[in-house]
Amino acid sequence: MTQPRNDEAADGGFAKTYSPADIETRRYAEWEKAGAFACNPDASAQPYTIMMPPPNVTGSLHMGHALTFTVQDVLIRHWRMRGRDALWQPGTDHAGIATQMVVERRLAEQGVFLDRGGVPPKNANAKLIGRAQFLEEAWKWKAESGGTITRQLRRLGASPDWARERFTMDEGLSRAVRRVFVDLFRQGLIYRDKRLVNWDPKLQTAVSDLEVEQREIKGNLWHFRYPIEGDPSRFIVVATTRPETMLGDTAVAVHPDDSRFKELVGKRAVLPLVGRAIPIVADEYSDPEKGSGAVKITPAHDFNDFEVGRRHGLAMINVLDRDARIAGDVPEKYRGLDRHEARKLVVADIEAAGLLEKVEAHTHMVPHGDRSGVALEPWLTDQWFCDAATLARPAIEAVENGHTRFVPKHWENTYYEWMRNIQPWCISRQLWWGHRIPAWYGPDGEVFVAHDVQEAQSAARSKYGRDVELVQDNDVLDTWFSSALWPFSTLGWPEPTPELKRYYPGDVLVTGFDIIFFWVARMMMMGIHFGNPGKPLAQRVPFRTVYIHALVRDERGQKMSKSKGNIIDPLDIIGKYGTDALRFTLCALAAQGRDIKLAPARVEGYRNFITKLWNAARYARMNGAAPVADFDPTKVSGTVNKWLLGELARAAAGVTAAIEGYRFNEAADAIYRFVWGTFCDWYLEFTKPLLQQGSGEEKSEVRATAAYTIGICLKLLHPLAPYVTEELWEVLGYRKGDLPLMSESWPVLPAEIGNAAAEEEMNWVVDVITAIRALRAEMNVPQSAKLPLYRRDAGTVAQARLGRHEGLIRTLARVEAISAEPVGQGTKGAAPIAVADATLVLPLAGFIDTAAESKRIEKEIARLAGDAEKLSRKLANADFLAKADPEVVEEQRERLAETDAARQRLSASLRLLQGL
RNA sequence: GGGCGCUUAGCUCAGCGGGAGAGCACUACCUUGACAUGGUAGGGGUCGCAGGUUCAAUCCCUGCAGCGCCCA
Repeated sequence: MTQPRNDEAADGGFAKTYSPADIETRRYAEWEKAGAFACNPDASAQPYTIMMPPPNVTGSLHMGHALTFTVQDVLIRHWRMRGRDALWQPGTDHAGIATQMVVERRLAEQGVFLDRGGVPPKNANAKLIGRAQFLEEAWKWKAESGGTITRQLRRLGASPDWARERFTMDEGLSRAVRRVFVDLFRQGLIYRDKRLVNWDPKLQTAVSDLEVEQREIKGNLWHFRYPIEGDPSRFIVVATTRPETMLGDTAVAVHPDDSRFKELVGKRAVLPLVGRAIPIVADEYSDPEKGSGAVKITPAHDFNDFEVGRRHGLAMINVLDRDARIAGDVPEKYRGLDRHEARKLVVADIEAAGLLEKVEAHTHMVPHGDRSGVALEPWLTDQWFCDAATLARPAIEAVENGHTRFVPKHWENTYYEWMRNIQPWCISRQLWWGHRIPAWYGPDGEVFVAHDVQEAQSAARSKYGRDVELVQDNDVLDTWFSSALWPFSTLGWPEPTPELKRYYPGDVLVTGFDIIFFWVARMMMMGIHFGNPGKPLAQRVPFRTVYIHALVRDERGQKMSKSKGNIIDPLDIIGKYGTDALRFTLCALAAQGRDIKLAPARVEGYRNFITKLWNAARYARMNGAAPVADFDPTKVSGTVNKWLLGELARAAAGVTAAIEGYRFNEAADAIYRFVWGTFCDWYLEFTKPLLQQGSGEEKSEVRATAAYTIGICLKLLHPLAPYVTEELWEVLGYRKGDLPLMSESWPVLPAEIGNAAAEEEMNWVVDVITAIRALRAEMNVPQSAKLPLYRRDAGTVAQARLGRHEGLIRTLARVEAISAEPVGQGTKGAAPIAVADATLVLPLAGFIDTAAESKRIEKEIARLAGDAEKLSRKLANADFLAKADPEVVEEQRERLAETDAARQRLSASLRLLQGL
């Protein structure tokens, strides 16, 4: 299996730095070829399921994807290693609007346009095509370009079960869509209705409330005088931001308590330019503080006005067509003008008629289509609606009862808020790309909803008593309608497949808070209704946990966007620093409840960590560390080894608990600290003297311990940084047969590992070395100068420790020998260091500046005195002694004793130094 | 206007009822046989403000201020 690589013997077959580019493609291909990502429906293991929220088929990988898929991959790799039968279900959704836009644009470049009614193309040579031909083009595009995002997911190292990849318009998933539509229709939960919808005049379709973006627009507030019927000398002044819609006004509303208009209520106004008499009604919707206090009511073109119209039984006059041009029952001169031209003309005509009271500059929110970017029109059309409120009820209950829980928990509020105020869901779209609505109309307009045309025809036959020609509804369903079925449609529903039985409900859904409404809410509704009929609610929910992660922003906290030009492309980052560095960075920054501010410098920092690991492994191998098959970490005898293994066990437990709790930053932090801060900074340094001068047994125990530790670290780090760990796993000889690291089991360390005494001892050694180094640095002792180290009034514990670790203290602190302080000499120019149970003395005559050194010691004494005072005060407090935990009291006592002892030793040393 | 969150070192952020932490940046020294994508040491914080609870508050509670996001 091992392939020849750079074989400079001096560095053990390792390059000095890890080169991700060389390794990632090869490793990924190996995994995929080995079938390592596949779930195993026949296994006896407990399943672990993540339904990948399918990315948009037109999409390409952005930083948000990188985060969400990294998190999912960390979870799936972790639980796979924990022995669960892991299914990460991948796929893409057909993205109705986005795909239609992409394909339309491509066709338009060749002068081809869709024949969908509306404004004909200006280009005289334009070729018009119909639905069938368009769909052919769209599928062609999908075949060519629809795989971009899944290819990019592979670069990210994602390990979903690719063999089970699905697309929302696959035959099976389409069958599920038709089945759900028919069932809900028959249950009365889907119906056809004429209501106001958000109409996108550019895309020529209705869009959902969630696809509406409110943008602040600088406009005007026009004040128009509407004459009072029968008294042309009197006017009521209305203020509007949308003059052109006045052609469809059917009332003027004033607030019922507004005394200015009291006696006008019940009278009628004459609509200028049109001549229609419209009632003046009292309605609390009108805000006396805003504009003129009177507001024109256009029920067919405004959501609020629609409600007012409903309350007062007003007519709804539609004055716009599908292109947002003026149409219908309006004066001839305005007909056919687009809404912007119409606005200018209406204002001009009102002014000419002397009815323009005033114009004020006014900034307000205008709804725009998030895809098309144009202002949307509330427009009255026939659409299909889903009774979301009914479906939401059990979905709310499922979260209230804890069958599905949110992490972090506070997102439940957002979910409730949305679900409890949910509006009828407009599910029809006036597009060609998508699931065509399975409804057929008879000659009299009677609708037959059926799984297919044959079924519709047979229903029609029983109604009409003969065969009639049926016409299928032209609309398609909202993409989210099919995405909502993803947790079960991908498993073969409505067939009772073994997969459905085994993998539904899923364990966790991972997504960003911005799509709680899109994904979570809709999957919950549909999952509960269809996913596991007849079972208790706890088994009908599509997933048991919803993990909501942060948004990735730029380093200044701005949302990344093309227009701001602040996009950090994950593929660029991967190219520069490697996939592992990017993944590790995203995990390290993924603290719950906070957005991620990403800067390339952060990635660079964590790339350095990957390099550090690489070099530690390289060094270990150069020193003969190799995995020992029967190594028992509870049986080591060396104190350093005991200490290291104890720290390792702690790190392993930390990483495990962090991933279980979705605290990915803590997992990253725990492994980072251990590898760099403990293993590299201390253990590898501690053991250098042992490897050079130790006994054969000492050497082999160090080698075995190091190899064992690296092996555990590779496993712990694998979910976060899969490539470098997989590479090292094989190169260092951990691999058994053909089994890749990703298929290995998660490390569980024996409870007896490590040792409190070893820990205390090594921490003491660390203190000694650090103190000597600090003193040397402060006194500007050259690196090359080797000094003796004397012990003064050392207790037996300290003496024993110094004896055991003399070699490594000498190496790491650069001292040449450790001995008792010679009597009667060296007091002058000798710098004392207080550690537990001893004063150590560094003879710095020649380097030392007595005044400076006195100052240093005095400063240290003062610091200790401050600490001691605080502790004494606390311990003198009767309430503290009576009420605090006895362990806490004891701990404070010990600290005070240590502090006092150190202070006394330093004071004594200071007197010696000053020759007192 | 309603809701949620945030405010800790120059920056980005952990932490959390009992000794203020990390990474980056900064300063000084160091190419010592793993690693300069490195090592060693160092400077730097009234933990937003004001009250309260408590033996003890950066941490819990209340109010205020500022910032951000979502919804209207």
